[in-house]
Amino acid sequence: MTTPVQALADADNRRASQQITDTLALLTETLRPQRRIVHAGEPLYRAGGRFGNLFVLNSGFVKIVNASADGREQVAGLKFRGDWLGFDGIANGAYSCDAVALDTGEVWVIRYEDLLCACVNSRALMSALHVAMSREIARDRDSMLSRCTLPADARVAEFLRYWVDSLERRGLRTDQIALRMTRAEIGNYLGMTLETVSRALSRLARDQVISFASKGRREVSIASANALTAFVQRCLAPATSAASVGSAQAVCC
Amino acid sequence: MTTPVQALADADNRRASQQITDTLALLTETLRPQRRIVHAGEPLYRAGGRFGNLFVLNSGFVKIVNASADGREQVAGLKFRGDWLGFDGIANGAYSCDAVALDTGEVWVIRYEDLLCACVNSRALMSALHVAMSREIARDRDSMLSRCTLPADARVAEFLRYWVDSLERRGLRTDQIALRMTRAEIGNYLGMTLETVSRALSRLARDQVISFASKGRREVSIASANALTAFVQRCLAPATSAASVGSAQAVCC
DNA sequence: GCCATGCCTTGACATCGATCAAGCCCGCGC
DNA sequence: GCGCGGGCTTGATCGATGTCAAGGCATGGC
Repeated sequence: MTTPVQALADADNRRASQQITDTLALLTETLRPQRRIVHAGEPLYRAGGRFGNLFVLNSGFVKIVNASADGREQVAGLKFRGDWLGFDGIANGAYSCDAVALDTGEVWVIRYEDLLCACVNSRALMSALHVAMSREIARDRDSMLSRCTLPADARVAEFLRYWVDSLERRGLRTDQIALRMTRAEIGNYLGMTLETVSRALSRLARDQVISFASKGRREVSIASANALTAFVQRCLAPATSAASVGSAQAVCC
Repeated sequence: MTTPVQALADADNRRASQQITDTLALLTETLRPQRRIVHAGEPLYRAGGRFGNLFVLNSGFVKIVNASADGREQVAGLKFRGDWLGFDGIANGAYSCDAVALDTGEVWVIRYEDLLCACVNSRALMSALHVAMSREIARDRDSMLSRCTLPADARVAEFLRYWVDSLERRGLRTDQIALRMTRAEIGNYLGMTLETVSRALSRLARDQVISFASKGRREVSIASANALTAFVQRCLAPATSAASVGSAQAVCC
C-alpha cells in the first residue's frame, strides 16, 4: 500500500537517483576519470597530502576523519555513491582530512586542473561541481545541528534515518541495512561513547523501531523511516516547547 | 619584543589579509557588485528564500543560523570581512539558513549568474570562488570537531581564539575585542547554555587568560592567543592521553 | 573442536553541564 | 533621580551521559 506522501517521496528519490546517475555519466563523458578500487580501511587520501585530485564515489562507503593538532579526532562525515570528496584540499593545496573506505568500492579520480579546464566548456559540469560543494556545506550544517541539539538516543535514530535516506536517494535497498561502522565509530561520528550508542540501539529495538537482522548485530531492519522520525520527536517531547540549543539538557551537544 | 614564531605568524597574517584585499579588489573590477549596508539584527537572506545571489562581507560580522523543521535552531557559523555567504543555496535553488548581521557592515551582492559568466573568463575569479567554498567546508569541520571533542570551558576558549585569529588575519585590532553576541548566542553557537558560557568566561578571567574591558562585560582583552591555546590544553590534560571522541567525558559533544 | 580476539551489551557509579532560582549591573526612558 | 528591563553572574540541585567493569557472542586460526 502506498500513500500519496510516500508516492511523492518515491518520486523525489527517483529524481535524486537519476541526478546522480546523470552526473556520473557526465563525468565519464567529459573527463574519463581514472577508476580505482578501494577496500575497507584503505585511505583515498590523507590529511596533509598534496592536493591535486577530487574524487567521486561510484560505489561503496567512505568516512571523512578530521583530526586536530593535539590529537583529538572525529568522523566528520560519510560519503555515498555520487558524492564528491576532497573539496577541503582546494583552499590550502593540501587535504585537511583523511578519507577512508568503509568497505570495498570504486572511486573515480579527477584531476582538479583537468576539471577546471573542462568546466570552462561545460556549464553542466561546473554546475555539478558547485552543487556538490553546496550540498556538502548544507549537509555538514545539518549534521552539526543534530549533533548539538539532539539527545543521544535521538542522535542515533537520526543517524539511521540519514543512512536510510541516503540509500533511498540512490535507489538502494533499505529494508535491511548494514552498518559498516563499529559502535565506536558511530559514537565518534555522533559525539558520544560506544556504550551510549549501544544503549540507544537497544532502546530503538525495544520500541520496535528497528530490529537486528544478523547475529553480529551489525545489520539492522528499519520498520520505517517515519518511525525513526517519530522516535526523534518523542525524545524531544519531554523538553516540549524549548527548542533551540541551550534551552534543554537534551540540547547538550 | 617579537619572537621568531610571532614574526612568522605575523607574516602569515599579513599574507592572509593581503589575499582578502586582493579578492575584494578582483570582485570590484570584474563584477562591480552592488553594495548594501546592513545593521545589527538585519538578515542578509533567510532560509527558504529563492537563491540568486552570493554575498561577500566587506565589513561587519554576520552569523549563520540553521534551523530544523521541528524548530531546533543553532548558530552554525560566523562570517568576517572577506568571507562569502550563500553557498548553501546553490544546490536547491533556495537558501537553507538565515544570515543575520551582528552589527553594522557592508555586504557586496553578487548575482550568481553573473559570477558564473565572469568565471569563464577569469581563472582567478573561479579560483577565489572555489577557495572560499573549500575554506568554508574545512572551517565547518573544524568547528564541529571543537564542539564535539572539547569540554565546555575549552570550547569557549577556542571560540575566543577563533575570533582573535579571524581578526588578526584581517589586520584588525585584537588587543581588545568586542563580542558582538550575547552569552545566549555564544552558548547556542557552542552548544551549551548561557550559564555555562558565563561560568567559563569567569574562569578564564580568574586564570588571567582574559580580562573584561568594559563594564558591560561584552568586551574582552586577551592576554595572548597562546594563553588561550594553553588553557584549552589544560582543560584536556586531566583526560591525558585519551583523545578521540568518545574516549573521555571531556569529549561530550 | 577449541581457544583467542574483537565487538557488543548491560549494570553500577561518577561527573559535567543543564536547570532552576536569586540577585546584580548597566543603560534607558521618564 | 528613579524605576524598569535586558543581560549577566553565581549558587544549589538534578539528570543525561561518560566511565569502569564484567561478561556474552561471533569469527578465525590452529
